[in-house]
Amino acid sequence: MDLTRIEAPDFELAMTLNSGQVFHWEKIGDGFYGMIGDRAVYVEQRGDILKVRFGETRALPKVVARYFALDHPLEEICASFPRDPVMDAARDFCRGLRIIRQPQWECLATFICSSMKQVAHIRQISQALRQRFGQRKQICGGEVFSFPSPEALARTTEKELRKCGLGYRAKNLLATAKHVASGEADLDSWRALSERQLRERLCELPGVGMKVANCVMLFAYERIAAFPVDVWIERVLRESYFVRGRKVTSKAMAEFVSNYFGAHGGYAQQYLFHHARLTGKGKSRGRSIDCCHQT
DNA sequence: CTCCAGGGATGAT
DNA sequence: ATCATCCATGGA
Repeated sequence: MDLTRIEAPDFELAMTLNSGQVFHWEKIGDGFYGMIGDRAVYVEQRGDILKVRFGETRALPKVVARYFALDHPLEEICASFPRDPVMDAARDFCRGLRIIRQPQWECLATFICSSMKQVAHIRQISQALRQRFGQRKQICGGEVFSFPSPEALARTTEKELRKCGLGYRAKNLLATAKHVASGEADLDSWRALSERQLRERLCELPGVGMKVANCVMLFAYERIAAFPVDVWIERVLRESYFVRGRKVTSKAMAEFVSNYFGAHGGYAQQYLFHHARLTGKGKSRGRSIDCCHQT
């Protein structure tokens, strides 16, 4: 095949695609099949080189490099993480993991579906939504489906959405799709908002609370200070950064992480999340770091 | 079989 | 302002 070569130093494709930020890339043979926006893509990694193809045409290196955030100064970002045993281990484990620049609606809709779901099941829901309501495209002998537009989902019913395994999340996804499709919620214009304003707007949408809002900010709005706290991260924080057995309010946790992990906290969070999920089930018995206010 | 998952909305303190 | 409870579903 005629694949476009793209320089991608300090990047791990497989780890990035399997770290729970995107849920639609499928590994077949040497590479991954998926979509970047509405473009069908095949991508494989050979050392520091990505080999890419877009549908039946050559890949646009600029689009690929932007999606995978190859311009992020990963060295600097990792160097800005706090030094402690848990963060050091995560930093070492996740070398080359980057925060992808996702399309806003795709990211928002997917994370509305993510509540109380394992990563494997979110992948299944994403795939079901794409197959049922998206557009089918060919790529390198395989087929992939685009993520359905807000309009496409706004046209359906809660009953139809439930067929994708959404359960009680169907109502929220449908309601938010309608808000976005009507233009009442203008996701693109929200780029200009401050971090606080953006979080407020997102949390007004049905099915979006603090955690999902922070995920969307981090993965779709380049707000790399945003620090989503899910069950895995909460476990890591409780077991390694707070006094064990002491009750910790979500407010105290939010205050701690914004002070301790700093301007690139979202990256630190993603490294901690991926490391915890793939290694210890977050149940490491290491000593607590106790570097926070222990109120 | 049971347990639990990248939580959010709601109503009671 | 915090807290408990319920919400569907399927992988492990």
